[in-house]
Amino acid sequence: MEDAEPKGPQRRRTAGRANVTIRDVARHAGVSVATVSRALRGSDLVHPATRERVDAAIEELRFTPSQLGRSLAERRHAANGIVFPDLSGPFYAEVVLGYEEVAATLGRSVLILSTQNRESADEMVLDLAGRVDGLAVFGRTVHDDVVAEVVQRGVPVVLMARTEIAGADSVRTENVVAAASVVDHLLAHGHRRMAFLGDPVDSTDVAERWAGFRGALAQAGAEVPERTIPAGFKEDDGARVAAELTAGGLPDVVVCANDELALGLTVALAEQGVQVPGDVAVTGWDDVMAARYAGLTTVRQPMREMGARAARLLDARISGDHSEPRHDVLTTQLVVRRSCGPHPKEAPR
Amino acid sequence: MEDAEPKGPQRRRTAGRANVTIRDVARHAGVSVATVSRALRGSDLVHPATRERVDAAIEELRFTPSQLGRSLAERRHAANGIVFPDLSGPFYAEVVLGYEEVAATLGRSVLILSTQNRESADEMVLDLAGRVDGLAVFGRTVHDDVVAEVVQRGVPVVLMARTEIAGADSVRTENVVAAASVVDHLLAHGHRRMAFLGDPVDSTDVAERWAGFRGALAQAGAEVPERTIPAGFKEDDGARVAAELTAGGLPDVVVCANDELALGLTVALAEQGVQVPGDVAVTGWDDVMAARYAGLTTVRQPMREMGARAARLLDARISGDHSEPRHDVLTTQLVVRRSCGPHPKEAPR
DNA sequence: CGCTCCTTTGGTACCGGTTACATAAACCGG
DNA sequence: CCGGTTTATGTAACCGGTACCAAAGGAGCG
Repeated sequence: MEDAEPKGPQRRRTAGRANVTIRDVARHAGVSVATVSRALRGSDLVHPATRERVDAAIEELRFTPSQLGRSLAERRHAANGIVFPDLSGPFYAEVVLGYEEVAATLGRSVLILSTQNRESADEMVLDLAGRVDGLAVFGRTVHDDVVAEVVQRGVPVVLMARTEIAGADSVRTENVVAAASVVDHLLAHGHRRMAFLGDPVDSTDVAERWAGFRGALAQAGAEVPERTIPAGFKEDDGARVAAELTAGGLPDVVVCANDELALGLTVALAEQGVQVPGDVAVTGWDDVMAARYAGLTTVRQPMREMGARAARLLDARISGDHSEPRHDVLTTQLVVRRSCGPHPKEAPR
Repeated sequence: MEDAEPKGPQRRRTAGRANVTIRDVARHAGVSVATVSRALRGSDLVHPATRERVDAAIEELRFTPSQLGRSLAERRHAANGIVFPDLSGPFYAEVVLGYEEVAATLGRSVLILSTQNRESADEMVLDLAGRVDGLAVFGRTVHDDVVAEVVQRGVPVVLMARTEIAGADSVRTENVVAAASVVDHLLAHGHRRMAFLGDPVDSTDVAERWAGFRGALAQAGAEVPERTIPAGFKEDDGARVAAELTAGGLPDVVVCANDELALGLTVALAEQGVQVPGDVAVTGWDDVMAARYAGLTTVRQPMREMGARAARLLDARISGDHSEPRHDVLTTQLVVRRSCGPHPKEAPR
């Protein structure tokens, strides 16, 4: 009832349309803010008749509760973050999608951060960590100490495709066995001299693929290359090494760290008159959409599932699960297409 | 100084590690919260010596300001949202990336929401609107009245690839002229009987492409199909109509509403022994990565730029720009590859 | 030496919700 | 008709910052 002209300091501000708050609703409905709040949250401690009055007031004033006020009071953001290098490849998009899907189901919004080698990535991740209840971090985005700092602040973290860090869950896909199965398949084709394209230093995944690659070759008694052909993850990176490859004498196969590399390489080779798989076989990794159309032999990873798994792990932590960190490993699958050569059955060894 | 034991109700809460607040820092540094706040925000009204003490306290207590408290006081989220149907195609991923890139540069986080025909999409969008300072909404995600509601609440909205709504900016790509240029190119190939694959009801973009398609055919005096062959936007949708097409007598060309449709169709046709472009030509739209490897003639859209543009428009509105809504149209570009047949020069008309 | 003016700092009322605790009203068996 | 519950509501203290206003201390000046 009291319309006591508020006389405190700090009145207007954004001059814009006044926001209707829970107190306005309370006044309008002739009840206290506590009752409005209870009605809002569906507490059963509100008399039906009162609830009706409150609902009417809410309707009439077109009131929408402020997420900020609510979050501050509840001390939770109801939001998760995810950090990835970029979204230009199809790879991360799938992971993000799986993550978003599960997070949304659990009632959490998703904040994304693409680091795309911004120099300020570290600070941006720390900032993001302050806006969420949990954070998923992809490999090769930020330094370990940044992740450690986030963990230290008490924000649950799940790592994806990245070496483990104390106190954080992780989700990875299997690489060593998969790489070995690629090599075995290529050996069955009769291929012997194999090169590996990619930089193991850049990523845990690549390092493991490289290790599996070497291991399988060694086990088969085949020639094991000393080192990889260094390259990034983009089509351009693949194209760039084509000349070097042809000049240095072609191997039988080039096993690439991902599909984009493989595809870029294949096109660049073709421009130099080198045919795939005729003159050299090529394999990729990820099984992106373009790989299907380019007939690229590759390894399929359950990317969507990886994102979904990460979201669920985070949810558990946020909900108070204090058990030992989990480290999930998802299985991968060899996908044979024509880029590794005609099928052994059809071609004499 | 006064350590007055706080005796109010409501003490502990999440029992977890206590959060250090600005008041702790103030006490520790022997100054007031106002001074700490000023030091935090880099105000020049703080004596260097004082600032040093404050910084030391912050360091010592490992204090991190709460984004929530700050946002509530500043009445801004420092975050933008973006709503899209899904992220599985390469299309939206690019747009989101462009959006995120600009938003991050402007100091805003990005909240994503993928509606993927969830029945609760409307509420989710309204919820999202309460967590951001501005919202970008893609076509075919939520109903017009939901968007209107968001606008009405005072949250700036920019629409992407969607018909205009009062009070909201929009960014689209050019469709009519581009569709006409596709048709003209196909006519130059000697193709006459053309079909259009896609559902104009689903999307403004498709409707415009269909209109441009018909217009160009009519203008050339060629046969204008009565209706489109309805289809969604996925490879499956394209594959599904292959049988129907071959059964009904093949046209010279199938112009598809997007690349995924075109690619799915092409593969399904091949399985039925129908060759592209030998037996029928096919064109797509978007120029996704796979289109390059499949040799698909298509229309390239500046997807990244669309996202970036949307982020900038929003920033202007959030910063208080109250001018008339803007409606940007980005130009597109025909990309000719082999799926529309041998080049006219090489093939007699 | 007294008096402005300027630089720093402190006190405190917000931002918009939630909820512990107190209180009042309604219900109940004896 | 009364003490004891149970149910419904109000009061006010938080959540963790920001910024307005006032005031204290120093410098500069006549």
